[in-house]
Amino acid sequence: MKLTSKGRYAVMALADIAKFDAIGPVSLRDISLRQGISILYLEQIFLKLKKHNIVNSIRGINGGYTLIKNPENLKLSDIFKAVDEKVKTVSCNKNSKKGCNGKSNKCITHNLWDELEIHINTFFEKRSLRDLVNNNK
Amino acid sequence: MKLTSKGRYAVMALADIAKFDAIGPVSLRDISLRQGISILYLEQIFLKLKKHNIVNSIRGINGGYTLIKNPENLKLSDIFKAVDEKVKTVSCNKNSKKGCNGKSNKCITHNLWDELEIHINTFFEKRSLRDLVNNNK
DNA sequence: GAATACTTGACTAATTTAGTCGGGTATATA
DNA sequence: TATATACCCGACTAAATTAGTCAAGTATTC
Repeated sequence: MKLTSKGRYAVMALADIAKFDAIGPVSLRDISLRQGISILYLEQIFLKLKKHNIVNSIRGINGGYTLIKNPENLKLSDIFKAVDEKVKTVSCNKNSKKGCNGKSNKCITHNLWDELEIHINTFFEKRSLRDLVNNNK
Repeated sequence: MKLTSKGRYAVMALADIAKFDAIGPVSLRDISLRQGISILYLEQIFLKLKKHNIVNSIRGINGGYTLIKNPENLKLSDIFKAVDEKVKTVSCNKNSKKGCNGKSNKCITHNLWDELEIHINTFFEKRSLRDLVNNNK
């Protein structure tokens, strides 16, 4: 079981913005320098964050990104959802005849994975970006 | 984030044994047939389960595997541990100068990942193999 | 002694992930 | 209005991981 860095980076970058956006939009260049994340990779991540209405972008010379919600209303689960970070319940194949097909012939672990997924989601839903930033001050 | 099938297979196979070992040791061949898992892959998994004292093996013509503990004392966390299924807190590199080095310069997500790991482990520690088998009867 | 079933390490193919590249477009400011 | 900055976007690549196979055993029972 593994957590990908895409989700981690997204959280780090947004926390960075939360810290510094009093002055104005925060550029990926700055985030990259402060957090040590490749700027090209950040671009990819922010594309998704923008599509999911987590950040606004401002183009041009003093441009950058700003948070749409304020940090206490931004749940970590929203962030992970935006960058496709999710628990995969792995290969309960709908068309297979033996093993679990996700319907009547439920494999014994099927419910377990479902429960775990809920368990983890709850964890991230209880935490906002503000919680994170505060914890690390 | 992803759960591998190795862990899932291990749980399925052990649950299968729990169901059928009243008669005697359960062979991988039988598990393979009932659960639809490749027998060669099962061999790999059971090597690890044996090394971690979760199953006993009996060779020869009526051989197979038996559980060492009874199902109510076998925690799912033990099973996952045995087959190397674990939450990875990803790349907080001890020697990197920028970003998180796991020591003083903790990245903002570091604690979060630690907490999540504990959260998930707790989930699996609260569940025994018996719980699983019962739920699906 | 033959069949069955566990033992073990090495190998391979497929998938996923992390990260890069190239070529854009928009905008502020000098 | 030129230009530098910074966002936009799709395609690509390399590395790592995972799922699963192969080959060549050894032990045990009937």
